[in-house]
Amino acid sequence: MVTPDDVLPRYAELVLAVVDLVPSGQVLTYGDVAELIGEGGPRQVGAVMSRYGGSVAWWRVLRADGTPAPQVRERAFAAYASEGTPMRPDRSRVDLRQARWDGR
DNA sequence: GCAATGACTGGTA
DNA sequence: TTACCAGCCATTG
Repeated sequence: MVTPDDVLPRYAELVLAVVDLVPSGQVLTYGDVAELIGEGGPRQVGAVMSRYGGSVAWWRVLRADGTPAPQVRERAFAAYASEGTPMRPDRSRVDLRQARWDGR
């Protein structure tokens, strides 16, 4: 019998499920995702996004300071522009006070 | 089973 | 403001 764990680690399933719920134009920090799941931490979420993020809206998950991972910065900003994600005045990072998803 | 790894975070300087 | 640091914990080798 093949369980999901044979293709996706248990924690990865939880992370992807949460990211899939984030609305367009809104975002969550790695720490927020971990908190909604109720286990693990920011680094675990980041590890999952690195390996399996390709199948979800990875750009809606960013660091606590409102900047995306350097590795995908360009593509992330392109996505924010097209989704109309609230940015800070200098437009160098997302305005978490407005764009942060409250989970509802 | 143990040690290393990492798309992170909050505190301190 | 930027820079560095210890803590964090599932996954991987």
